Amino acid sequence: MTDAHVGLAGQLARLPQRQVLSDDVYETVKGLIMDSVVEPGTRLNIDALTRELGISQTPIRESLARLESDGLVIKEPLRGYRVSSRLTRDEFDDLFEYRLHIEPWAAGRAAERSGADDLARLKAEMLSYTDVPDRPSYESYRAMAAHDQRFHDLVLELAGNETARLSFQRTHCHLHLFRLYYGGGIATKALREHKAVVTAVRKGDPEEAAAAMRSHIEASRARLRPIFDKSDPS
Amino acid sequence: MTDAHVGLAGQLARLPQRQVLSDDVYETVKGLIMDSVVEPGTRLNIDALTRELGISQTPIRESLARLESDGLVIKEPLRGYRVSSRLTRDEFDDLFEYRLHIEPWAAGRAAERSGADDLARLKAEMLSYTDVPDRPSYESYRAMAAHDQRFHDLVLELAGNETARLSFQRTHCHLHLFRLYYGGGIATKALREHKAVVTAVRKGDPEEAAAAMRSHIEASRARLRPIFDKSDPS
DNA sequence: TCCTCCAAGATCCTATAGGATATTGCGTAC
DNA sequence: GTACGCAATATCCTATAGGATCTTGGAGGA
Repeated sequence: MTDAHVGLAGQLARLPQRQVLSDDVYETVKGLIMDSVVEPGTRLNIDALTRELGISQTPIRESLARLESDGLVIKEPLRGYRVSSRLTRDEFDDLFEYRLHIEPWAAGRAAERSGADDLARLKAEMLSYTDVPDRPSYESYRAMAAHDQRFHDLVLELAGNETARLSFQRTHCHLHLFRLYYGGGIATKALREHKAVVTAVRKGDPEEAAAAMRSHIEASRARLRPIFDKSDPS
Repeated sequence: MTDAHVGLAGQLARLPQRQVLSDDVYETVKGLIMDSVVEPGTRLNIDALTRELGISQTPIRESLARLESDGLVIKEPLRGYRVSSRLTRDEFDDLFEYRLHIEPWAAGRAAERSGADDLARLKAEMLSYTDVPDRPSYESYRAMAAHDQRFHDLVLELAGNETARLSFQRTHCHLHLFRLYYGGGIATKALREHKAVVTAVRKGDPEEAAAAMRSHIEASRARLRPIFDKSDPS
């Protein structure tokens, strides 16, 4: 509401947005964790990071503080930071239970509220990732992961509740799930399920949208759950 | 699960917990914001904070980075930090819509899952704040606010879904609501509504628990909403 | 063989100084 | 009277150095 009057100056000033080292470091370390370059439990040495990145401690400390707030690293006072552990089976179940509670509801809200602009954005997002390569590669996996994250975030945004959206974003669910497993063959199915959600939203049918989203999340859970059954016997 | 085997040494080592300046600063600034000592929009000058608190910049910068991650302050690169604005009417509505979606569900889950230990904890929390003073004071308001926050957090914990609990905590809803309004006369009603939730949880009746929580949140919304109708004409 | 103690090393935490950037006020030109 | 440009100030951002703490390795004694 206040942003509605910023005008041209405000928009130009927003172009460079945030050109601070802290943010670059934040994204860099986040990428390292997401791509499993650093394994869970790895100690993140501040001095080592200053040498490797060629910058001072301050921006690194700020980044790590934010990453801790996100739950991606853990701070042990006077000992240092460690990369937080991967999802346990319990946490995995919790996460999907939470998603099954939030996302179908959000999809239903999106179906009720979406106007022409919103539908256009959905369509654009769907078109942004159409090419499913024959053989799975790391690059295509990352592209699919990014698209999946944007899609689910967009549904939350279209639901029109910023609190719910932020709350969902802060679970960093996609990041945690991507850390879990990196492999091909799931893109095609997920895309088809996404399309079912979009179709329902376009029709403006809340119940169908919610049902489609529920099916998608349950299918996603079923695809990922075997990871635990073969690795974590608890 | 891993913590189950730490033994005495681990527990003793945990006693001092976190004795770092950053955390003290974090709690201090958080308190300043919550108690409306610093108004929304106020610039938080790092240099000034170093002088007032008598410490160096580093812990302050870490605290502010975490507070920004929490959404309590806003960082404007090369300009400084500002205290984020109070809830708008739209954000207020979003927040309560979100709570109405999450908390009754959590109360129902708590009713299904709670064992004797859990019920004892609920009872203890209820007993921790029984005295409603005749005339509302700032102290009693703070006590009631803290109890209210603990109560709702406990319900989320008893629901047995850590993801949902963290996600809910990170809305900082109580903090934002307390910033909104400071006045007496709501404690008695809120306590009575809390008791209704507890009664249903003790009976192990999910639907009654969910209904009681829903009533409580709706009543809470009705108590707070007039603030907007008289101040914010949007 | 095991335990205790001590010292060296590494790491984090804090403090201070210098460079870069944005804001503010004033003077000048139109 | 208004608008533009420039300089001074304040603030943030970065870098480096010193103090405090924890961990690790080995030596001595029971």
